[in-house]
Amino acid sequence: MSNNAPNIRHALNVKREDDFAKWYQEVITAADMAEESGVRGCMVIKPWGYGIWERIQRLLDDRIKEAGVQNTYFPLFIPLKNFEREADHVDGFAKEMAVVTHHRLIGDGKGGLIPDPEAKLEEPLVVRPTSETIIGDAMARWVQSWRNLPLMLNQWANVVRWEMRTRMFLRTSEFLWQEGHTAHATREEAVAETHRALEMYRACAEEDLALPVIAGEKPENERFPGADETWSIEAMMQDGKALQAGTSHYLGTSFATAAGIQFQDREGVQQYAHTTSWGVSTRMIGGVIMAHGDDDGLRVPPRIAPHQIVILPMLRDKPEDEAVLAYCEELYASLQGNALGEKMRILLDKTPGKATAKRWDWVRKGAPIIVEVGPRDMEDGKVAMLRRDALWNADNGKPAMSFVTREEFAADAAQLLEDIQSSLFEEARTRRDANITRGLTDWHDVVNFFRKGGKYPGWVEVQWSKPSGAALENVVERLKDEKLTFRNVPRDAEAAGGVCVFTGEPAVERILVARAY
RNA sequence: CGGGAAGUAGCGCAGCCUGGUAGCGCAUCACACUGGGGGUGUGGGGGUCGCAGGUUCGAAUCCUGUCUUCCCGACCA
Repeated sequence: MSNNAPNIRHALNVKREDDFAKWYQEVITAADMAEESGVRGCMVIKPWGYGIWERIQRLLDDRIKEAGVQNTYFPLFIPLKNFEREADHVDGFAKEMAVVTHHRLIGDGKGGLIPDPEAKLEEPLVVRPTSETIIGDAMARWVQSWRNLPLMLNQWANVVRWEMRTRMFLRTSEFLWQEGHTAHATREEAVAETHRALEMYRACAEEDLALPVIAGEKPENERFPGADETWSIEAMMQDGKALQAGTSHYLGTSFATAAGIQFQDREGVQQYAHTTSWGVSTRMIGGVIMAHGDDDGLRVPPRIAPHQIVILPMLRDKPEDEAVLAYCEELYASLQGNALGEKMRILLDKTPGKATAKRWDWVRKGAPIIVEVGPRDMEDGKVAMLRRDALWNADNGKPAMSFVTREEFAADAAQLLEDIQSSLFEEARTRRDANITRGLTDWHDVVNFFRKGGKYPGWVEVQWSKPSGAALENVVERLKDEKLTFRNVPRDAEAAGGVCVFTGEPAVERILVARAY
């Protein structure tokens, strides 16, 4: 920091480096994405936040359908009994389930309402924390023959998990997600589907959300309750912590056995199906905030931006307003082409208010391109343009406004959006790659690495011997003491060729260690 | 669920200890001035002080309970 560095007046009051958690909350408020609801752990998702979710839904839904998966809808309520059938599964979720026990209220005589004791449900209903068991029931009904397989279903839904500690978008009691559930005749097919879903998530995260991720397999202790294999995509946030942004599970035949998903194979023999499940949630939006946000608010990658270009006419209650508006309408009309493979999403923001004030609202919301048009721009046939991913002029500390002709802007807009999409991705990927440390060979080096400085130093990729059972628990405890977790064994990691940092035994693979959300 | 802190106008906060007309900044509204980029001035509007009890002549303030949020743990597909 030199003394003559220009003083930038940022649009937020909290900087990432000063208080990352507080900054995160302020982005959500300042970008008008969501707010607390008054119900424990539940949030109201406001139009800008929900618009981003709708974009993610749209893009991911296309990818899901492309794979031949069909959308369905299953009930919110699941009979409690369903959870008793798969022991590991219920162990994993029992502590965080919302349960419906009554179906009627009566007055308590003091002006309040209580559940009517007479209206107690014979069998309590659980508000779904995930739908394996109820979709499994349906699959058992729908599958008789190998000809019914594979059966590939998806649903977009809300689920409830009674989390102890919640944070908007990252961990809420109720959240929105999609859950894919598939049944296959063979292990090979089911494992292949598990990998297909994982790869779909990687592509969605990287191409749509501009969120670089590492796809890999979770170690045994991090597996989904009841799963044989759990795979994840892991993203690095700007504080160096990891965020699990999507998971894909190979469930083996245990869920099929519990639900009775059986089929006759070609030889007429009864077999249990091999099932998978995979999901991503509104948590991804938290990942977008923490990967792309800056000290001026959110920066939305163009592909998932509800509005990619916002046009702000500078209206002043003067006679020339009409002409400025007409000039903007013409600009709007000239921007009807495609960008990033879709029709461009343009907003001509005619809401009352000064354009300069509205500009900062859109900066905080993270609209990729903001265009301002005043009477003088109009006279010159130009527009004033701001790129949200390169907001400031480093020389004078002012917004890096560029003035281009209206035609030039219209001609370049699609390319600009593509540039912004890729520059956000590259920026995040460069930061992530610079913060993955490899080559630590001793546990004490790992400990010291994370202890130094107090700030989060990023991730460490180490070699390990992949212990299981009690030996793994021992390793996990050591990690926990340092507030560290295993993230995954990167799919694309180099082969191991050394010793395990935990046990000193010959290493069999490489695994990521990090602090996590 | 354990430890700590907090909840007062849309946002950020003061007032509470020592009970007595509910305040400040930003935002918002009106008017005027201004006009190449977060403008200035003047004047307004908006709060049953999270909720419910209690103490008191009187409660934002004291007491009890409760809900919600944040931080640290535990937990976490």
